[in-house]
Amino acid sequence: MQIRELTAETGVPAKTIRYYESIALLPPPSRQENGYRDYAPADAERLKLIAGARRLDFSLAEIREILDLRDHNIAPCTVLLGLLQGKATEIENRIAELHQLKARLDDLFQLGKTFPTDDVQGKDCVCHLVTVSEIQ
Amino acid sequence: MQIRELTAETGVPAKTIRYYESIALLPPPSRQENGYRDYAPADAERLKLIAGARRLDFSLAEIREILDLRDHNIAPCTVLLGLLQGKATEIENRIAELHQLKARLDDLFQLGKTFPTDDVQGKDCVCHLVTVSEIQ
DNA sequence: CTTACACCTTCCAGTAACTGGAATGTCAAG
DNA sequence: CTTGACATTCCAGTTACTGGAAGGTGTAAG
Repeated sequence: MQIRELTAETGVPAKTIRYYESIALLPPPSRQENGYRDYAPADAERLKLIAGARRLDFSLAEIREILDLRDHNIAPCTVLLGLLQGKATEIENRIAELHQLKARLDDLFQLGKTFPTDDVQGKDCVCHLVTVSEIQ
Repeated sequence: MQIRELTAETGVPAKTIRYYESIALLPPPSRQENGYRDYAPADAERLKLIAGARRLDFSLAEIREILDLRDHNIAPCTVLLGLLQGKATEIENRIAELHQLKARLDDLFQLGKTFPTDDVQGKDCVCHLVTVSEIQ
């Protein structure tokens, strides 16, 4: 299986696949006579796990932990469940942060509209608001 | 005004202030006789605008645009209002994405709990779910 | 036979926004 | 005189790729 077939099967760009190999997330595949990479089905499985976990916003470091467990024949399920839960909490916090941020942006925008738009030094316009961040 | 006073006034670490100078976001300040940086009040104002905009999640590239306008005596307010609005939309989209992601994580977690936790190859456990990402 | 085109290879460099650390210098206090 | 908290510069590392150059391979058409 050549690299482009792996790309077709997983949606992961060839460049990224080589990168994963370079950081040892994927094992070096065997080579064809012409030197082209030749992947086994197991490589596709491994890459699919990586891609799936990436889609769930896991870092490569976290993914490496999971894979290391599997490589040592330890079932990573328990660990993975914990990671899923932790990640969900993380995302929740991030959402809350972004909600606050959006509220600030909206307030600033509304307030800024009422200000003159020709104040270069920004003492009396939205720039000033940004500067001092009056709105928390 | 020494760098630590600027840090105290703005909350921006000295390291970051020097970094901003190195990428020309801040002008090189004058120096004291001993070579220490000596900041003027205008530098503090500029840095406050940068820090405020960073808190609103603007990139340094966007901030640079705003500052460039100001440096050419063009009032950046109109542009800034547009940026505020654009950023609010961006954040909104990001929130929606994160909501979806969180739903996926929660579903995966619930489903994963019902699975055995000793399946090394992951054919029948949460790992497999992650692999194929059956849950969209 | 040559030429075009789509692949493949390697390696180097760049992105964003800092942060850590080393090596060294300065200043005030005890 | 030494300790400690500052300051300076410069180099390197972080994350997860991505772009591009320079070159090799395989297949099909003209």
